Amino acid sequence: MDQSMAYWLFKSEPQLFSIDHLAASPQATAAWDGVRNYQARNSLRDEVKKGDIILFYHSSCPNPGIVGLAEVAREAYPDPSAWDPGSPAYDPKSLPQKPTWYMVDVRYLKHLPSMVSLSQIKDCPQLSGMGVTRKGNRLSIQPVEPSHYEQILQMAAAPLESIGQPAR
DNA sequence: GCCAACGTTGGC
DNA sequence: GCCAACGTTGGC
Repeated sequence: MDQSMAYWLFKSEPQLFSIDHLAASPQATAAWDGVRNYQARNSLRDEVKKGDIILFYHSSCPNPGIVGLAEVAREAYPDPSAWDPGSPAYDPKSLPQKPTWYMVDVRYLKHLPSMVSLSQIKDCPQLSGMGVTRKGNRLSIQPVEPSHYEQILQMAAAPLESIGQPAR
């Protein structure tokens, strides 16, 4: 495996753009536009690399949590929605000659066998360091430790609900 | 819909 | 540069 491979958690409101929307996109690939936070922008522009793995997180919904995996298909390039007056993410201070905001392309990989909910993440001691467990954290692009990534995958393969249930 | 936790803006 | 006001995020 590529030693430089990194893991990220990307938040999206499923009402606006769910993992199913991504899976249904042409080539299962879409631009991750609309990020308007400088810290998230810095990660997108400077650190998110092609081939990095993305944990797709559904936020602001009845059951928030990690629902699937995606990968970075294209590294940072200017986000044109910043200079589209019709876009909710329009930012008149960002000029095409000197873009303020960047986006990457992401490609759908798969749904997790079962989603790992925020409550499961909070209940898991090994995941106590994850940014998403911190109250008030609004960062929509977050780095994920490899050990946390592995833990998430384990939990997705063996959901809490199945523990203690007879095998079948 | 409520509200806590931020981040941004703008007056001074 | 300080800080109050305001806007946004996002869980509940």
